[in-house]
Amino acid sequence: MKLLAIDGNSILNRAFYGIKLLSNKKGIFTNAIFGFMNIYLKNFGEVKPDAVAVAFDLRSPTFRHKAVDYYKANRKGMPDELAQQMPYVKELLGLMGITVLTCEGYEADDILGTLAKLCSDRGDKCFVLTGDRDSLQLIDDNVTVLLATNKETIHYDPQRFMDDYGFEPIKLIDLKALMGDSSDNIPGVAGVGEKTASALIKEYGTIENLYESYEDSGLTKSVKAKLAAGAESAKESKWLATIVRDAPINNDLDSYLIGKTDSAGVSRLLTELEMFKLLDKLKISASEAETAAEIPAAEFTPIEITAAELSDEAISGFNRVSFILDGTDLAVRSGNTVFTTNNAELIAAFLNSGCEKVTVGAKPAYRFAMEHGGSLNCLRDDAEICGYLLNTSSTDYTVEKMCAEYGVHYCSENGEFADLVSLEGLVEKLRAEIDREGMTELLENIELPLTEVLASMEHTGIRITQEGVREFGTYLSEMIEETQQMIYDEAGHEFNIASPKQLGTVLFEEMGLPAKKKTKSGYSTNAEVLEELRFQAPIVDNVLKYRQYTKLNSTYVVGLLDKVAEDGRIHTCFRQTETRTGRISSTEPNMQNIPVRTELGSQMRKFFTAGEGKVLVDADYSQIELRVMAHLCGDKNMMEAFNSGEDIHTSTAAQVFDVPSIMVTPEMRSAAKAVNFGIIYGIGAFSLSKDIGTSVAQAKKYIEDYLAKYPKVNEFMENTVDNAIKTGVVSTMFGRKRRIPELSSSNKVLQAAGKRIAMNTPVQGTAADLIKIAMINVYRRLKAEKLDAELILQVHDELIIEADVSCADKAAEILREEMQNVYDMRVPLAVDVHQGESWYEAKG
DNA sequence: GTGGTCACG
DNA sequence: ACGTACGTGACCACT
Repeated sequence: MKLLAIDGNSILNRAFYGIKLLSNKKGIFTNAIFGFMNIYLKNFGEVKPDAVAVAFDLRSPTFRHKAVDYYKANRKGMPDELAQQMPYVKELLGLMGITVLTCEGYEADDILGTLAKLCSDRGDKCFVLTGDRDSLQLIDDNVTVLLATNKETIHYDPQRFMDDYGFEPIKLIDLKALMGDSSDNIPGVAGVGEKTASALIKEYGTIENLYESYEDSGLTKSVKAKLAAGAESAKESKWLATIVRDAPINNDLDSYLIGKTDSAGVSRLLTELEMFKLLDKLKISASEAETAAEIPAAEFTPIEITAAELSDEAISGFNRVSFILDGTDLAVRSGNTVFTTNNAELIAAFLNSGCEKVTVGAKPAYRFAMEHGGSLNCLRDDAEICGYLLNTSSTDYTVEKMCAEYGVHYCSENGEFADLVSLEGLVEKLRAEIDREGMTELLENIELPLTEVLASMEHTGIRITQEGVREFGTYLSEMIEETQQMIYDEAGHEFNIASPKQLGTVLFEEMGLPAKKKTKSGYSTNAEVLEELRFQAPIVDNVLKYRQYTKLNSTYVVGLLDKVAEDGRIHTCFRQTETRTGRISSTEPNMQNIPVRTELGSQMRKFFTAGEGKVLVDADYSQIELRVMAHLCGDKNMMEAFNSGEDIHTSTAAQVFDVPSIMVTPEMRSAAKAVNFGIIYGIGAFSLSKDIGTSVAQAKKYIEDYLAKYPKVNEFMENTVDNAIKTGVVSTMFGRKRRIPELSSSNKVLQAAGKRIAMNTPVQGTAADLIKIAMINVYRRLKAEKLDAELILQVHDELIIEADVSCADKAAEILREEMQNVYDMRVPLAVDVHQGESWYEAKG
């Protein structure tokens, strides 16, 4: 038989430090569990063992409620976040029919040693999975060690060990006896390190042998002296380094054969941990948890569904239905009948009909309806949007996943209609949660109506003049060619400039420029670093130019041309359930990061144009986030600054530097501007100093002075953070919520990040709420007043309308009114509006 | 798939 | 001793 023996502590440690901290929505950390299972499954698949045993140190926490006590009472090395995860791993292994072993007075590797010996003695194969090189001493003809490193798992058999170390595995003990190991408190022989120790072992084999004959050998005096002085320590160390092989554990190997998996239990646990990928890997469906474990069989009656073809008569009989539109396939559930069709006209008729509708992910349905000249009417609910409001951090909002997450039965027994049949129950549950969280208005008045607006914007799209873009691309290609040649000349050879690795070698090794910063994988070559070096060598400037040209060419010229539709327009996808803060995002292509900050980049915007006889009307909020901050905290000075209509950064500078506004220099204004940004992001002196190029001390003073002048800002931040720490959640003015698990981390860096998130999200999120409301109102007014004008883009604080010239002024007026008056705030919301043939012009 | 870089608010 | 402002998405190199 084959036994897989695992050092649970060691693998869990590797997993924990190898994967960034993850947590479920209850704040339970899961990264180590996840990593452990991945390593386990991978090796299980390779070894295909008959039996598995996972050994833990006895002092690892076994029960969930003890995890915290364990951390407080015991060893310092293990962070709380890891200790908390131990019980889950043990529970999971148990449910999978795998033996978890501990032994009073013995450590995990002693248990492994014992298991290895049991196998070896019987002639059975043992695979020891660990991250700890000490266990390599266990290797023999029957025992292979699978050493998990950060990159890969190395299979160590006697041959491989010999190749790497140059002596037999068992002598690893002697090696450690000489060189010691500080992490295991093994002293070794003072002054003998890895090199000397290794050479001695290769020559003498064991320390016994060494101590018998070293005095007459050809070793140097100093080594002899060290060995003499460390003789006792060496013997003691050898004993310490030896892994026990006779721990009192169950020596019946058959008892470690893999048992039966409790699928329902595994499913329930992994669902609680929100580890759905793992669930997939284990080939257990998320629904098994509910059917088998939580819902008693008697209470659950399967829904018998009758299938039918959709027809006009059927549609006219509908009252309230749920539906799913998947591409051009529609399925509608009314009562216990599921109507299907892929007839476009019928689908359009259904979407247009007056019955109340519920779905998951309504935007494509709106798009479909609009493409057929109609609309989606009477949409009452969207499970995806509900799921997003309840947890903005989730990665996807599928019916199956949400059913598992919210404890709703997922009707997998209904086969291909499982999503549809489960939908109503799910929505009911999600609605109840949303109500409980006070987000009903946010859902009904903002998010649900917004979907139609976004669909319409996508549907209309924005015109792009392809000839212009191509011309620009030709120009860029020439510049790239030219710049590239200059770089090659300066470097003395050709290389891939786009490879940070190769570029780093050229700049910092071949050309000897001073490296400022390092990244995980080498030298940092980002713009900030290069900017500092640009006067030291002309190549640096050329690299910066090369980067600018290639970025523009590949992302914008090539990238955008690739996305032009047959109508000569770009139809981006606005994503409504993507960001943690409530903002919208844009993909394929991203229309929210079209260049504007540099002269060359902003040329791109000249190619986004209004159609024939039309103009673009662009309106953006000025400093909306600072204004939101002023409103939220109610600071008198800050409100006064906005109410006076003066430039806010100048006004801030005047306050902080305590001079009249007319005395504010451009430098002072720019420092004040940086502090204003910092305030919104959750200020830190270090980053501010970097941003404005002062000392950290000076930056700290700016912040202090700022907060002294705007005391309510300070108060608001403190209260927000305190509250967030207590509840684990922050909210926007309109009740949008974001959980912040980082706050319960014991890692200070993460905790600090959590605090900044807590300070920033209410501000960024409220600004997002406001512009969403404005979008809905603008959309409705354009419709109601029958203007030949459409909203086409949103860029966080900016809205763009394409309007017929005949009504452009009216559209501009609507934009201004609806944006300015979106909500009654304690400070005015200022809006800049411009018109132009292109986005470049309309931006003003 | 991940990390580095850079485009935007 | 370490890392260092909030929120995104796309492209490239490299594993």
